[in-house]
Amino acid sequence: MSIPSSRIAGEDDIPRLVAETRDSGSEDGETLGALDGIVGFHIRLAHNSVYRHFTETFTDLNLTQKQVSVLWLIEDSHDIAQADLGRRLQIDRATIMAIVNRLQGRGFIVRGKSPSDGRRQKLSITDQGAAALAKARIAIEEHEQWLKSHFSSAEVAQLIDLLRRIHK
Amino acid sequence: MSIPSSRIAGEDDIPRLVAETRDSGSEDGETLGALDGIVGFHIRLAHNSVYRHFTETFTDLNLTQKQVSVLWLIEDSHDIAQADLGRRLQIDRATIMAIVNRLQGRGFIVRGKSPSDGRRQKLSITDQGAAALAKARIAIEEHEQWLKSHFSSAEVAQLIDLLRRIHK
DNA sequence: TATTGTTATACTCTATAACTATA
DNA sequence: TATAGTTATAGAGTATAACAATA
Repeated sequence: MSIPSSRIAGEDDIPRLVAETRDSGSEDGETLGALDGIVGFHIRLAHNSVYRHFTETFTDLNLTQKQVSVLWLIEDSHDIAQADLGRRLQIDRATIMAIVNRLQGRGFIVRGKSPSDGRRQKLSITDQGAAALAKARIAIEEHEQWLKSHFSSAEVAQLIDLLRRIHK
Repeated sequence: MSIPSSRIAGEDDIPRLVAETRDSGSEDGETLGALDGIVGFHIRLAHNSVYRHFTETFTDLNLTQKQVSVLWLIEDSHDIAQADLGRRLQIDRATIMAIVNRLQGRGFIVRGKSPSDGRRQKLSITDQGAAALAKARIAIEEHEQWLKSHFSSAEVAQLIDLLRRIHK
């Protein structure tokens, strides 16, 4: 049920991919051609890099980006319902269900009936979940530091502004 | 083996998610709190929006982002090997294998032995694959149009520049 | 009728590990 | 030793469809 830590982020894999793109003397000219002008392509590559670095950073904690986001939001706004999580994080109901199930299975959150609306369930974080989130926030800080190291603070602000226009 | 078109991109799902974030009168304040300041969070959300729009646009073609990228690169540089694809697109060897298998299974590409290096395989696109790619390019154009509609042309250039720094 | 949670199902992507063949 | 391709395995995310309970 939990994520085996041995399967995540082999340290030799990512460096290898990057290094060989640079200095391997093979017949690979590393050209991307017209693909290089596609915005969506760069978003996908950037997301992929961030995903990999995140996974490396979170090897010990065994938490994914989504799981941390969900945990984070549940702590921030107690008794939030699954449907609310889905809307804020733009995740499908069934997907949220799977994520919440995993977090509940690890004892990080608990479900409870909402007294006012029988359909809804109030989600709340456990002590164990809060402890995991506290560690996660530290790891996120480190991860963000790496991410922001590519930019000036003005550029960080602008990048967020540009990205927000896409998903807002 | 092929992708059932009925399972991709229900037209009512994405609009619902977006619409309800805006005007639903529920107790959901749609606040993201401190999460809103995390760069990685915005990259994930933006990527997700792009992914969904791409999937909608490509419902009929039944091609994913990765599959189009691979097809594109194979046509651009004939006889490219799987390992080269992986390096340029920053995709794991095993993952490339799966993608190439799917494309081959649909008759879009063929594998051939490299005469100079017995380990490598030269991948080439078939007529059927070229036809699919031609349609895909048109769909990509439409998709990019949507994506770029959020920005001025100067902003598009800057966004690409910023993203490239992350994945380069 | 609409919303919420739920389960079943299925597919893509990602990655690890181990193997074979070739260089 | 290193690289390329391959297979097996496994888990996360994504989404559709259908259902029950509630509003």
